[in-house]
Amino acid sequence: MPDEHHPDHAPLELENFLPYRLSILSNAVSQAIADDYQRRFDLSMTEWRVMAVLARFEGLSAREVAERTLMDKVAVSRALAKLVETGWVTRAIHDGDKRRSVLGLSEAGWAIHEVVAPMAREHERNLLSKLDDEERTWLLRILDKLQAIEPK
Amino acid sequence: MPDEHHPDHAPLELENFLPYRLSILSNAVSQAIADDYQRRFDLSMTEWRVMAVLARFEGLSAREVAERTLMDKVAVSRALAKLVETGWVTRAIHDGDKRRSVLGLSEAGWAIHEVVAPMAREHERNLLSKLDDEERTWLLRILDKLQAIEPK
DNA sequence: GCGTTATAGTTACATATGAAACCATTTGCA
DNA sequence: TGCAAATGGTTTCATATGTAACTATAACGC
Repeated sequence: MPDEHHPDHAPLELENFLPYRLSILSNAVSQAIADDYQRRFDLSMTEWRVMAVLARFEGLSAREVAERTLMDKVAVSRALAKLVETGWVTRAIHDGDKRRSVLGLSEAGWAIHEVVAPMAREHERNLLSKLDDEERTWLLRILDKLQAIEPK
Repeated sequence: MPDEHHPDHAPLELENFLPYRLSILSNAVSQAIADDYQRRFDLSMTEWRVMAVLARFEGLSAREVAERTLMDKVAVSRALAKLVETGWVTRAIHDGDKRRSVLGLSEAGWAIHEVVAPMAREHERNLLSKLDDEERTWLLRILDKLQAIEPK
């Protein structure tokens, strides 16, 4: 427990309030990356995330994409509509279940992926380069612990 | 540098991609808090942030609120419109500069603050309780370092 | 088999958000 | 002074996002 004990009703110091700090940092980082591929490919963050999971898992359904990206199904549906439209994602109908779609990256989609994935990694590398080895280790460990809980 | 070196073009593993993890964690945390005061007071996150800085700094102008919350001035303008409307924030005109407003919490605003600030702190405490002392120390240190850079 | 319930996905609507245009006032400077 | 440029703040418009309703298909219980 912290030494200096603020009374609970005292004004909150946003700049020292953990949720706020996380939010600012996270937005800055994600936005910096998104700006990059948005400008170059007119690709939104949700769209990119959909492409990223389809690159790893060929043939997912829309619901499975939603699960893997933690986005809701409406967001996925919209992202897919646009991605299929632009021809970066292919969509077929599952044999044996006509409700399900079977999704994957097209040739063109893979080409985009080949550009964007390295960009994203580069941003991550750049961020991690601000930390030393010890700090990197702790950060991952701390994230593991915090995330083990939150997604109740 | 990590041992296992993924080729840059390999599919991104979202669940191990730092910016994505930050974003998921941050959203989960902020949303949990916001849900709380949203439900009880119909107060949005931006509105609460405005109230929080006004609790600390009496008499700020809208622009200064925007600076302190890192929100853009349109968002602040809208939040203020609602907060003044509901009577939780007072707005006067600066003497000597009729463009500036002079903002502060009203009695009612302070009363809300007295309820919400402890709620927020409680959430933060709860989050930090998942970590031990050593981890907490590292976390703060790491956030300091990462934030020193990003807000270019 | 057949009606009920559940599931995959889309559409509609209402609200939130951001960028740019806009007013009013103030500042800088010839 | 007086006029161009800057600043505080609001409004407008276009886009994004979330919730709920809806369509089509499939699964379940009898």
